[in-house]
Amino acid sequence: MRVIRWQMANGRHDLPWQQTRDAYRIWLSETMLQQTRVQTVIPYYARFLACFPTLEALAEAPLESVLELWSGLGYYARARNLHRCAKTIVTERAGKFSADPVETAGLPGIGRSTAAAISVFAFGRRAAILDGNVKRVLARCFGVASGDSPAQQERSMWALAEVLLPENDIEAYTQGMMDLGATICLRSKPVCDACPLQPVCVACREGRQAELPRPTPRKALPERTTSVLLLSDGRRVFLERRPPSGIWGGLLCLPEAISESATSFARRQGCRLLGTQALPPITHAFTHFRLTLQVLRCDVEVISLQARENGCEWLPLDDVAGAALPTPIKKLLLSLDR
DNA sequence: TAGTCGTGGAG
DNA sequence: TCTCCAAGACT
Repeated sequence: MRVIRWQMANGRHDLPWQQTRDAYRIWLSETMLQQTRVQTVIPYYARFLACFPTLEALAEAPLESVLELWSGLGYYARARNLHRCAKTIVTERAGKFSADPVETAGLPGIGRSTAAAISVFAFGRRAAILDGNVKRVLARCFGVASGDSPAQQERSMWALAEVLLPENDIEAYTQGMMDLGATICLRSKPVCDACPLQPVCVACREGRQAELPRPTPRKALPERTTSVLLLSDGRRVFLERRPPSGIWGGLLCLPEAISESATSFARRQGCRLLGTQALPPITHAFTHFRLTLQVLRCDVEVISLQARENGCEWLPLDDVAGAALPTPIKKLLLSLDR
């Protein structure tokens, strides 16, 4: 097969999660790589494995430690699901991943494609993945009807992915389809001259690379604004745990000041307010909205240190770098003038 | 079915 | 500076 030969000769072989059959490592890499670029994942993957080298180590860890290692990587539900999944496998499946993708899919954070990738790379099972790379390759190579609904296209491509599976060398084939999408069949300016599928590719033959796959129409990004308080005594900063679902779920964050005054809030936390200063607003772009954070810095004197209740804590400023904070908040706190 | 969920690199 | 979107899953 063209893809297999091409992968063996020209594909990627030295990514940190290759050259192993350890299902734990493969699962971790696949999870980190969801909607995330390889170059972004590499340092996170290394740090994570150094801290949690085995499934058991992950299952026994507090969620907080997992979120600390995930801080900055985004899509934090992945970290919560990863942790939940590790516990589930240890308690209900004797600490082992199944080789069968049907059994693996449905575990927290593991969908059809991720389950298939684990089965292929850890167990050599024949199973079809369908990630962004494979979708782009299939859409172009077979000219998947751009007139169909997105759901119909999805069904078509899953069917194609299943039918195309080779009898042998499933690992090289699967890796090859991803490598093609990542290095040859690029979204813009694909390198068709270097592609092993060029002789059979519909898009290349008809010059339709630019229209396949069809980009999904997007709406204008909504704007949101919120105000937060930065209480600090010069040594520590006051943080609140965000609810488990929703944006930045489970992370620590600056408390939102909805209607309460800074003076009142500070007093409720056992502080005396010494002075306030409005910091320059922070703008942060998410996939589906744009956020403006208005930060009111509050210099306080801590009168009585309240017991940690409902997820609140005073974080030493020296510990900011390793804390489970969203990126814009971490950057703000690291840049703070004490 | 259509939103929701992060971040940073590329163009 | 701005748009686009990447090794998807969940609700």
